[in-house]
Amino acid sequence: MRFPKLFERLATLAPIPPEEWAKAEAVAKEQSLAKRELFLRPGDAADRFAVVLQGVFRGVRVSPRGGESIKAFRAEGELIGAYAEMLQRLPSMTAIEALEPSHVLVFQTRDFQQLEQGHVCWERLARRVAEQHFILKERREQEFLELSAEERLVKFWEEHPHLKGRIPQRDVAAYLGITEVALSRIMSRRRRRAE
Amino acid sequence: MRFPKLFERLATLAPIPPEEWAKAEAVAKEQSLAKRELFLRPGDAADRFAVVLQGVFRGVRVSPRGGESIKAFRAEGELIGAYAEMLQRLPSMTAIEALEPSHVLVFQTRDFQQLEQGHVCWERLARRVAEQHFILKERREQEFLELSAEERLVKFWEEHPHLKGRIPQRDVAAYLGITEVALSRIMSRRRRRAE
DNA sequence: CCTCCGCCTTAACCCAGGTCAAGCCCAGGT
DNA sequence: ACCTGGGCTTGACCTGGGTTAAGGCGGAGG
Repeated sequence: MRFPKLFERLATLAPIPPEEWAKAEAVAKEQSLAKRELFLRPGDAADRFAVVLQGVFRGVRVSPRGGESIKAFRAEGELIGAYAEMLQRLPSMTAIEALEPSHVLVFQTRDFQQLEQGHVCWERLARRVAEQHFILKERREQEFLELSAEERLVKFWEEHPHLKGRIPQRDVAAYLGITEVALSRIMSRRRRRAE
Repeated sequence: MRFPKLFERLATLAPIPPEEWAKAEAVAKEQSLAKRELFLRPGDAADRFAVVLQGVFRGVRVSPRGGESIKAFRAEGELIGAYAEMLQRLPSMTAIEALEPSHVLVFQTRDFQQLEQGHVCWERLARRVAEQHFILKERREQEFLELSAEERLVKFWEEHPHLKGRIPQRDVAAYLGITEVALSRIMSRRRRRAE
């Protein structure tokens, strides 16, 4: 077993027999990415996803009208991929970019579908993954509906302490739905209030 | 078969053998709700969900700090329930309220879990449902990140034309994340620009 | 018929955050 | 040591939307 920690983590979502896990490891390929390198670029077919073994990624949506907003950050143990587009069999509208030199374990969706045919555990896992993703997005919706930018910022750092120092401010701003400038102002306001 | 149209709709998400559908119909119970009646109130156990046969519902989140925001509207053929709380086995933080005299088909989550034990089609259906819900929430996230309130309004009516005339403005505002007053202003501005 | 109530609009004022434009600081490259 | 550029901050000014409060209006009940 090449990735025992990953296996353990997935097993908490759905029980996976070791022999099924062996099949998964057999089809997965490791990939290394340099800082700023893209795992997926907009327009690509959304036919692969990966688990982050090492590093941090940002999922960037480049809107038709130029601006870029950030859908999520993903670090060790988390999944990267254009999930919504994959489900809808659309080309990716998302860029997924390494913010550090990173290392991931890549699966082709075809291969994963093969696994699903072979054993129900994969169907169950896929369900859990969909449910967890849903919960995250709903939480975020909630935050946009009832919190100010400042409150969202505080919550962001509470929920992602492991990202501290690994992602540029401008990206945090783009994740919160505000500009770099507004974020800087909010931070200085808090600093002022703090002392 | 009591609900052939519903069966057909679900079958587009995942193939369901008719004998499994019969079991589902056997455990489901019909319920009627008056206008303003709650299908679920905050604090209730999230142990049931329903399909809307007739009517419209709003999912309201009452925040600790008093304000209420609207997570979704649901009309004929759609599911109502505190989905995220159900998945996390938390008490509901959401009120689900009929905006018209309505009629729904109720399932206990226990009963549904029974069905899952009996046949994989239900697991697959649950997965599809989770995925569809995810896609909706991600779309909404996108809208908060890159659209103004006015743009969100336009999109809302494009995507929910069947709700026209069935929901009060104030609820549309709460869904868009703005106040009744702001919504009114936006609408008059557009009217002015239009002529 | 009138009144009350729920729903919507309008107006006046305020504040958070956007935009544009300077600047600053620091790390890297020469 | 010098430039360069990327990332952050700051200031001046503008604007969308919040807040409060005052009507308008149509429908249900007296």
